Amino acid sequence: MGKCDQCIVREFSALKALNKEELIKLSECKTSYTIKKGDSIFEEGENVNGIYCVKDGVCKLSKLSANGKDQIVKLVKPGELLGQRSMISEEPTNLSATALEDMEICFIPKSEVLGLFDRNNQFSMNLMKTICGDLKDSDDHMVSISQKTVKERLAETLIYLETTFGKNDDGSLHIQLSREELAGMISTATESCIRLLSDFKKLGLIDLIGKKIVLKDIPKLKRISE
Amino acid sequence: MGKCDQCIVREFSALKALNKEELIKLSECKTSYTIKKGDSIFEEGENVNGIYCVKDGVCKLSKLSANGKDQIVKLVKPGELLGQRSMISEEPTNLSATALEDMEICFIPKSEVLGLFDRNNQFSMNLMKTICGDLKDSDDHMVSISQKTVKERLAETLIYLETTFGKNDDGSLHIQLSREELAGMISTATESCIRLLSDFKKLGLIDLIGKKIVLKDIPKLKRISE
DNA sequence: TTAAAAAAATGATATTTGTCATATAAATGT
DNA sequence: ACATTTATATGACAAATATCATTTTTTTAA
Repeated sequence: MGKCDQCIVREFSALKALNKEELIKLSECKTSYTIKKGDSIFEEGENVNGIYCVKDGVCKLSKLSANGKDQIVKLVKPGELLGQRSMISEEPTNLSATALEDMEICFIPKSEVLGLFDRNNQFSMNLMKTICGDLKDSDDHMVSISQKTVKERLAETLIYLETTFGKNDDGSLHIQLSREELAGMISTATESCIRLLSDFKKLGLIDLIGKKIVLKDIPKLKRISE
Repeated sequence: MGKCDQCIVREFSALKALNKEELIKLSECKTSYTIKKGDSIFEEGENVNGIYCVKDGVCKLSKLSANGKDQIVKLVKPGELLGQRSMISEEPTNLSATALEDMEICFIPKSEVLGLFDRNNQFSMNLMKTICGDLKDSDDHMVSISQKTVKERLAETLIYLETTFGKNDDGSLHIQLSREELAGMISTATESCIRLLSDFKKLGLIDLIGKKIVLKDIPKLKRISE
């Protein structure tokens, strides 16, 4: 069992406010999990009785709509927390969390988190700031969906993916999303997404190597995204 | 200057956790404002150095897009707080707040709110829950925009407006929104919104009396909204 | 009260995006 | 290595929605 005080990703989340003593206590009550690519961490409607800390790997937060489409609301990367919203609201989650890569995550039970709330104001404040950041992102995303065209959103999202998750040695986006998932991120039909990727390729903005995507002309993509 | 311990709407917000002593202190540092219909409380990009408590009247939180359309993200009613997101993040707001009716609001400076955070855990927890609720709403709204048709969203929004803000003696929606604002809520063009309202009228689902809207067949509207 | 301005309504049309069908390519399991 | 399944790609077309022009109604202010 890993020790929390030696975990580097801790520094990137609200948990950075914890002192040595709190970290030792945390190590004792947390549970570590390995999640395989494609596996679910929690599903829409479940109760989340604690928060997950992502140590390695990326997952998607998504919501299935009536017509069977999976809308991706957010991607969560190492250092970020998962499930705070539902835990704090004491409501079932409105979102499902699914691993996009093999992951290592730790689960911190609710009682421990609430204890930290009481005793460590900096931790509460950090967590509140994170949630406020999520709220801002969500509102901004909403406006982007309503006001931008699919083409603009695709360009925007491609840049976001490269900026946030980096690229492989061959220059392709490091994060592996199927066309369907990419479509779910930009809120469009899979075919529309594929078609626009083909258009971007014809325009020399990107390259498509198998299912990999290479951004070739970021300035132009930026201009398209507005 | 009104006294906070006698203010009823307090009970509907995170402020319900405050004790008598804290309320007296709050009365001393808060500022009350009267805002006329159409006036702005704060604008996108401004720094909000405290939170506003809405005592009377409704306002919209909206974001102006590049093409000049005003996307309404949320309506805020008496008892709700305003500006927490920006104050906590210590970032300029991403949204503008504009009165839809004459309003009475109180401003509580940041220093006071932060003090309460330190000393009153129940208050922090309440506020955190509110923000988590906003985040859930925002995510749900996002999925609704991506997955539902304009017609479905219009039906949904009309029901929301009647449920949340009630109706006048003549049965019309109490909240006064221009067609443009209603379009901004459901993320569509003003003309599309007007056209669908006409369709709904022809189908006997609603009545249009001047610019007033009367819901006539809520079950059918609900079915349309899915 | 009336002219001017703003908002609502409607028609005609263009654009965007989605759907369905089908082809091709890639991944998977035996 | 091969057949089977799954993902990606593309064409043809349909549906949803936006845009622009114009008319009607309502509001505002001189």
